[in-house]
Amino acid sequence: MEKLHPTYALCDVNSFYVSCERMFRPDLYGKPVIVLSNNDGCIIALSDEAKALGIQMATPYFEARSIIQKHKVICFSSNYGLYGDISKRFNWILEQHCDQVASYSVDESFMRFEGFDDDLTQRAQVIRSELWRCLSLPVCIGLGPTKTLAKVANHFAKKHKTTTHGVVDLSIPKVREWALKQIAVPKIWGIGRQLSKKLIMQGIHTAWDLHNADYKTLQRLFSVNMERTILELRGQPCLKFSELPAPKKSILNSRSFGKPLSTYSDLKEAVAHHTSRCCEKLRNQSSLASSITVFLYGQRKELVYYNRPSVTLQLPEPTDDTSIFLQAVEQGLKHIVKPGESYKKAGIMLNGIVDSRGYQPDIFQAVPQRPELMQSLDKINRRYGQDTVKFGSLGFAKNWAMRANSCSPHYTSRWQDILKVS
DNA sequence: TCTGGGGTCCTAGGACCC
DNA sequence: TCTGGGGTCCTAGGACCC
Repeated sequence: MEKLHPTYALCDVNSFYVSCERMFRPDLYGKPVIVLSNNDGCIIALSDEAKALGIQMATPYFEARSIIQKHKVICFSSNYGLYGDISKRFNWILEQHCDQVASYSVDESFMRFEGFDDDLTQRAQVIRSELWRCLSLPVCIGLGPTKTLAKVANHFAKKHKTTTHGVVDLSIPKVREWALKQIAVPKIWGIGRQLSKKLIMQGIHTAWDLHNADYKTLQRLFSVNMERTILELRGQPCLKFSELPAPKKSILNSRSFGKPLSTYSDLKEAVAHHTSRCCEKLRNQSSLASSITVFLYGQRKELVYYNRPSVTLQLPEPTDDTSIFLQAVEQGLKHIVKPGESYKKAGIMLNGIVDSRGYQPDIFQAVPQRPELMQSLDKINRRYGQDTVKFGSLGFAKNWAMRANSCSPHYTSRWQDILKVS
């Protein structure tokens, strides 16, 4: 195997949500801390101390409650506003150290080093210490000639944090072979549980086996994605690196309710809220949508079965006007709500998304659009906070609001929550 | 009793067209 | 009785990611 240039890096924040909470609460270092999902349902982030107690990722809160209480584990409801804000700052720092950054998720970003001839392992160490110094974020960095190999490298950097000092480079052939032999197929990026089962039936157990497999055969047996993964493991880049996030092709907003709901007015208020959020996202990316889906989740029956009614409404023309969608949603909801049924979750999805710039409306079908009104609405709400001005149908009862019993202050986005030093 | 939310891409199959 | 071949578009569903 030849030595390849480590063009890509994956930088991932350890226990991101917990690290964000600790940033403003240094007293939490060394203590077990967890962060819960929306509605305080599942555990979605754990500090090392919490992991050491045997608590596992994605466990429902109630299942871990006794161990949490026994060991005085500190719990937070999720504060996505805060995490999103820290995520931006994280990317700003990365941008200072490479030629391109592509944010992959809130807590991890790919970097590209085109034409960097210096020792990238050393550079990665500089990035780590700077993130710690400026944002007190602990990170691990994986380097490799492809994104998939950078992902594998990151996995090792995290697993052997102390011996690797949080940085692993898989462009070195011997290290690559050693690492790929230890990675079981389900751990490879893009290979989940279902595909793993089938690969194992083919006698492919490790990333090294997959690396050596015949990619044409596996392309036929699986899909082009499998072929790409194999080539990426061999050091041949097949995945795009894009700095600018592409506009979304579908926009979704949904929430479980804090308690089951059965009245039409409560459900209407909830879906109106989701509609409003979806339309904001739509206008934010300068798009129009031509169809909207309303869906509900009923109560679970007979352990597994969910009643999941939904309805999709086509508009005569794409729009980004919240009021047009609100009217459609109200019509649609009437068709799917059954009297006497109770529901635990509702959501809205927008589809048929097109770019609003350069869109030619149909002069015969024209839907009345009010771009100035929408622009003013967004401007006011961006400046003074979400829903400062809103449509009446969003209501005020908020019976659908989710549980969030232990949310931390909005340190970075609300004046009254700014940290005070006394 | 209590189990999140928001996306992407790919494929298969049906409808339809010439 | 005999019944082509190729293409496009749309949708549903599956698998994956964090």
